[in-house]
Amino acid sequence: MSDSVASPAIVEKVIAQKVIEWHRHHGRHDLPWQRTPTPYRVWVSEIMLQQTQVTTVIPYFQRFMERFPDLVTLADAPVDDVLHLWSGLGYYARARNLHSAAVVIRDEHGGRFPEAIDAVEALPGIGRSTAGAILSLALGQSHPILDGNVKRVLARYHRVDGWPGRTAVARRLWELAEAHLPERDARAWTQGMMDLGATVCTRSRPDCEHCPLADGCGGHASGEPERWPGKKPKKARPLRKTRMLMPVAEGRVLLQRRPPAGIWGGLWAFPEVEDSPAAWSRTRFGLEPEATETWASLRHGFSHFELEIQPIRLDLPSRPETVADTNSEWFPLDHPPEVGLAAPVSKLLDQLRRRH
DNA sequence: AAATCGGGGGG
DNA sequence: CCCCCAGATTT
Repeated sequence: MSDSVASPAIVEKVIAQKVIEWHRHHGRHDLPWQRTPTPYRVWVSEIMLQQTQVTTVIPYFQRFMERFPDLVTLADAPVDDVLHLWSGLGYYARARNLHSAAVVIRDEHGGRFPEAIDAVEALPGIGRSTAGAILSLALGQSHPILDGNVKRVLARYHRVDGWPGRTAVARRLWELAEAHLPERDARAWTQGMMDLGATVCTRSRPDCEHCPLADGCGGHASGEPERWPGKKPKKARPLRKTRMLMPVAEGRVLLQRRPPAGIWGGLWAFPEVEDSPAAWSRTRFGLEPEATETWASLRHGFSHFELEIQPIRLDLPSRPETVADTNSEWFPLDHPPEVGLAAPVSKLLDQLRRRH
């Protein structure tokens, strides 16, 4: 953070003027929701645009408007119809919120989209930024917005350090969004900032040569505009530990099919055990193990956690019947079984084969 | 494979 | 306050 919000208002106005002027010449003006920008149409487009880019949204938006031309039609429709037209867009909770907000507007606002920012923000699925976008784009009211594009422009221009997901950083960006907000031309300002972030001040390789704000932009001056906004700190993944038993008998190894959902769903893996290998063997087979051998542990990374696997080889004197358990099977050790195997399981099978 | 997007919900 | 999530696209 190098600038101060307290800089003279006149400076902020200059920036707004530049963006508004840029928007006249380089912004988008003919998107379907821009031609008749009612609050209802702008609302639907904004929700769709939160998750999908413009070219994909257009056909969805048009089908949506044909089926639900106005707010009350949407409110009266079964939510399943709404979800049907949403299918392919993902984030179905947003479609549900859209529908339930339409019901609220029908029942509590007489079917007219509310025009007070507080009332708009109170609707399900609409937060401060979306409320500001709807009222400025549809009605020309001056409200700040702070979507991903605007965050990027402001964070770079003012070199606002830190990840915008942090409350303090978001608060600072909102302050800046308020400070830059012009009293007039709210539509051009809002649309211009979004377009600037989407087409010029892009996440990677921003086109500063064609940016109306390059002069005065702290990020551009630094030569490394991509340093802002700060990235989400990637949290160290928690370490989970498990013990895998590798039961071996008569040249075969026992694998179990994992449940269909969850980690390694439907793949084959070694049994994971809590109690001692010998106790497991006695409970499961009524057999005393011939030998157990604890191997060096190995790690496997998942998106949400890291798994430390403690492999334990368990030799049995003979191969027990695996009665009434179609989810476990003794596979010959001399070649890899032709079933889906979790990566660390294949690795362990290779080692087992080599050391057999 | 990882980062991203705005709002909602829970700790 | 912070963390996590939904899901598909982009890098």
